[in-house]
Amino acid sequence: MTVRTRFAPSPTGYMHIGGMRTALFNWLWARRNRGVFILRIDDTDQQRNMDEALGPILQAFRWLGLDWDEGPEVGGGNGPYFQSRRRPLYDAALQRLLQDGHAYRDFEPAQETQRQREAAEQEKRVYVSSRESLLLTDQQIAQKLADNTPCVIRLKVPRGDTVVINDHVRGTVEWDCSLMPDPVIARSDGSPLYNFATVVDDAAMQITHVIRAEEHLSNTPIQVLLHRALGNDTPEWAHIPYVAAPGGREKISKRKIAQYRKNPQFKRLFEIGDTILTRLGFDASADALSPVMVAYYQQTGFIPAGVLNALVRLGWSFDDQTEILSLDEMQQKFSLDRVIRSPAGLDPDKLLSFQAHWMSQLPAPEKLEGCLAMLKQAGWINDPADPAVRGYVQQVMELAGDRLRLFGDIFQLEEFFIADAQLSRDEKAFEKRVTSAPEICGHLRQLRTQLETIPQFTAEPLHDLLQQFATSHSLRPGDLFPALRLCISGRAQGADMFRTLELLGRDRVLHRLDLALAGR
RNA sequence: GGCCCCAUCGUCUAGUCAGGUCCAGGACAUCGGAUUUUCAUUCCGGUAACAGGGGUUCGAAUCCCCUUGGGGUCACCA
Repeated sequence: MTVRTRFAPSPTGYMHIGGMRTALFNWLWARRNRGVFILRIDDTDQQRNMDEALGPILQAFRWLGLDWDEGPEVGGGNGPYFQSRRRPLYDAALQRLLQDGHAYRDFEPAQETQRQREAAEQEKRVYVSSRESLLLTDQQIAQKLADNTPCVIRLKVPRGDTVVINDHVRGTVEWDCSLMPDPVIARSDGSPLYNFATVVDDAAMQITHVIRAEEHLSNTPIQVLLHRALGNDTPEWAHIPYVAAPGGREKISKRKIAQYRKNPQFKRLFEIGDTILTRLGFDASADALSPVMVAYYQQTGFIPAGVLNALVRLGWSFDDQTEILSLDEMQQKFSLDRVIRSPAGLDPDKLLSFQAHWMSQLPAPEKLEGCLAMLKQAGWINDPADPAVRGYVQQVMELAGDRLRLFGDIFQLEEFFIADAQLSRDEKAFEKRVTSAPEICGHLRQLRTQLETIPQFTAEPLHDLLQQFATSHSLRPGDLFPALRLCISGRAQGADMFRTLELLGRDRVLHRLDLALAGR
């Protein structure tokens, strides 16, 4: 039997990192089994602008390279793939349930139900539905319907039963039906509720494996009951642990972003976002661009392989050694029975380390395009197609080497892109090594005249010149070099200084030296 | 509170189903050292965990029970 999995987001306008991990596991399981992966949009509650709400979700999938076999834009034989357009299917299923006596119209006012629920809670007794509407005769029901008395439709839970599932990750889990209230499956306006629509769709789309986060575990007995009532085969279940916030066990949530900013482990990502996103002209404080959302990683210049690698290792491992996995390797190695049961905190440090690894594996041309796009967006370059610009950026990139973990890291090399006078400066270090070191300043002035006349302004001769200069003036390189670097780049350390000088070129170097020695 | 789930280094995890080869392995982070004018990289090395208590057993991280702790969920949301 063909494996068919689905990911069913509700279109909220952003793609949650935890949801992405769930989607990845679904995708992986389908691919691993040469099955089908379906994207279905769970928009049973009323919709606003669908393009705006769905766009970021599809974009996240595309960015990470996860395709879908059926769903929005690609269609498929089990459409439509928007629940808002599947109403006739739900209506029909509802009629069957009503006719078979598996569901009933509940005319009890919501306040009354609420009252009973609270009363039960106060008396510390299990609340189950009163089912008073079940006592109504057909004639009374007809009358109420004719009077337009509002009613919801509830599933009639078989109270003597037990629901047992064999979950791929949790093993056997069971629930006693006598403890369950009858769940509402359709609102008083006739529209279906999540639990119901999901079951109808999962059956219609022949989903074989429902892989979702653990928070849905408590929905499972209702869905199993619904499948039974509808006469469906129940799919197999795999409730994977949810993704927790760094260092904790709490489900990562967009509502807690303010608190995450203070989280010592999470802070790093926020700081990266603050500098890079601001440079790009985004509002770095926007929820949609926080590290809780996939868009953050795309916009700051993470590469898909790094993010994917970090996500797949959250709650899953192949063995006791394998850490680095390409999407291709994941496809071959993923299995549900190696998914762990306890929640896994997103680990920013490890994510960054995966990121660094995959960046180092990225072919130079792709790396260049990534940096070019960043620089263009920030307005640091004008024409990314200009061969001279490309050549220059290429050299800066090579000089940066593995300091470049994200494309956004290119902004740390601002000395190559920012006008001399606008360069920011590490004032503390500058003060210590230049301003309050008059003899070094004197040396730098002498050095300046030599730099002015050196025939070839390239790394090799510059290296020789500087070494010689240091020796002949009995200066320690450790005193001279950082001072020089501070003058030309604003910082005391960085990539190879001689190459930096060469790339900057004589004019800029001299000009910056002048500015620095003049006190600004 | 009811129901359900979970519990190994700071973090992500291997080992748990089929008890011994585990005085617990790997990775990230961290600390030391080597290389590097600096920073980064790379390479070596170190610190660091079975929540607690009872059983069962010749033997328990692994099986059972209890306690504690953490979490999820309890809508005419998804």
